[in-house]
Amino acid sequence: MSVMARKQGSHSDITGPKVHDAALRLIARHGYAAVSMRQIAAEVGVQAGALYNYTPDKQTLLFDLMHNHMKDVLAALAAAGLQGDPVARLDGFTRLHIRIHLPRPDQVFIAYMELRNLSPDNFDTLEALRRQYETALEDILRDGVAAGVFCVPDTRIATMAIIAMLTGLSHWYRDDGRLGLDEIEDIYADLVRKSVSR
Amino acid sequence: MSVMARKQGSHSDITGPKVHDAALRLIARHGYAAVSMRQIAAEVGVQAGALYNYTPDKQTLLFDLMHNHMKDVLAALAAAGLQGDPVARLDGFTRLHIRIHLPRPDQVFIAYMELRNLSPDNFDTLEALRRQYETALEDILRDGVAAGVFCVPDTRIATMAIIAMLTGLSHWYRDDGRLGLDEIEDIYADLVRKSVSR
DNA sequence: GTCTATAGCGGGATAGAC
DNA sequence: GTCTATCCCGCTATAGAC
Repeated sequence: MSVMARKQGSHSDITGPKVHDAALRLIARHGYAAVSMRQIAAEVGVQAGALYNYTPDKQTLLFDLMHNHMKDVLAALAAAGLQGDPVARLDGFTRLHIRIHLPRPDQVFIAYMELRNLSPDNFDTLEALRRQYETALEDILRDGVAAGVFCVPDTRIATMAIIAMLTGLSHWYRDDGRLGLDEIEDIYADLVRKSVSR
Repeated sequence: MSVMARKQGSHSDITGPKVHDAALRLIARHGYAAVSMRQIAAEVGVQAGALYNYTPDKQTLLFDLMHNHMKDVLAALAAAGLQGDPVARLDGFTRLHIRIHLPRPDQVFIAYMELRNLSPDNFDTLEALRRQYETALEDILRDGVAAGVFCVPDTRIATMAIIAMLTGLSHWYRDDGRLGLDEIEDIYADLVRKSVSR
C-alpha cells in the first residue's frame, strides 16, 4: 500500500488504466486494424511487450473497451428506471441516450465501427447487449402504439430509425459547437417525439 | 475488337472492373486496413503484382471506390431535379435517398467507415461532395421553415438527424427481410415528414 | 513490471521475364 | 497484362534478463 519504495519500473496501478485510455483514443481515431500495439505502448510510455501484463492479446483489449461501454450504457438505462406513460418514457429514453453517449464519443465510435473486428464469440456477446438496449426502446414504442398515443406502422423500423438518428449525433457533435448539451437534448427530444406522433 | 485470339494472360477489359468489385466487397466486409492487396488479387484470380496495372496504390483504389459512389449519388440527386413545395421535395429526397442507397450496401458502408483511412487530400475531396448532398437537404428544410410548413428549431441539426436516420437504414436492411423496398420507402417518408412537422 | 531482443509472419510495392 | 521473385518494412506475441 505504501506509495513510496516501489520497485524499479513497476507502475501496475497506474499503467493499467493508461493502457485502456490510450487504446480507446487511438482506436477511435485510426481504427483497430490500423493501430499497432507499439503505438499504444508509445502513447502509454512503455515498451510494447509490457502491454501484455494487462491484456492477453490485442483482441481482448478491443473487446474489453467495447464491453465496458455497453455495460455502462445498460447500467445507466437500468438506473433511470423509466416509468410512466409512453410519451414520458420516450422523452426520458432520448435524453438518457444523449446524456450517456455525448460525453463518450470515443467509446460510441468504437462500438459502431469495430464490431466486425471482434472474434465471433466476442461479437455475439456484444450483439446480445446491444439487443437489450434496442429492446428497451422498442418496448416503449409498442406500449405507446397499444395505448394509442404513438402512430408507427412498424415498431422495429421506428426503433432502428430513432437509434440511428440519436447515435448519429455522436458522430458530428463537438463540445465547442454553438449548441450546448441541454439545447441538443431538447431539439432531439422534439424530433423523436414528433416522428412517432399521430 | 476481336473477341478471340487474345494474347496469353491478357484480360484488361474484364480484370479492371473485377478489381473494383473485389475491393468493394472485401473492404466493406473487413475494412480497408484489414484487407491486403494479396486478398483482393486472390478474389480477382490474379497475382498481387497484377493489381498495379489498375491502380497506382491501395489508397487510390479506396478513393476511387468512394469517389465513384459519391458521384453516383450526386448525379441521381441532380437527375431527380426536386421541385415544388418543400413537403413534396422532402418526400422526394427521402425516397431518392433510399432508392439510391439500399441497392448499394457495400458502397454506403465504405463511404461511412473508411473516411478516416483516406489521405488528407482525398478526404477533403470527398468531404466536399458529402457537404453538397447534405446542403441539398438543408435547403429543403430551410425553404419549408420559411414557408411555415416545417417546424424545426435548427435546420442544421435536423439535416444531420434525418441523414443519420436514413443512412442507418442501409446498415441493417436486408433484401430478404419481411419488408420490401416500397414499404420501407413509405414508412421512412412518413417518419421524416412527421419529425419536421408542426 | 518493464526492458531488450527476436521469432515468425504478412504487409505494400517493384523488377524483370514472358 | 500477368507472372514469379524479392526488397524492405512493420506487425503480434514471446523469452529471458533485471
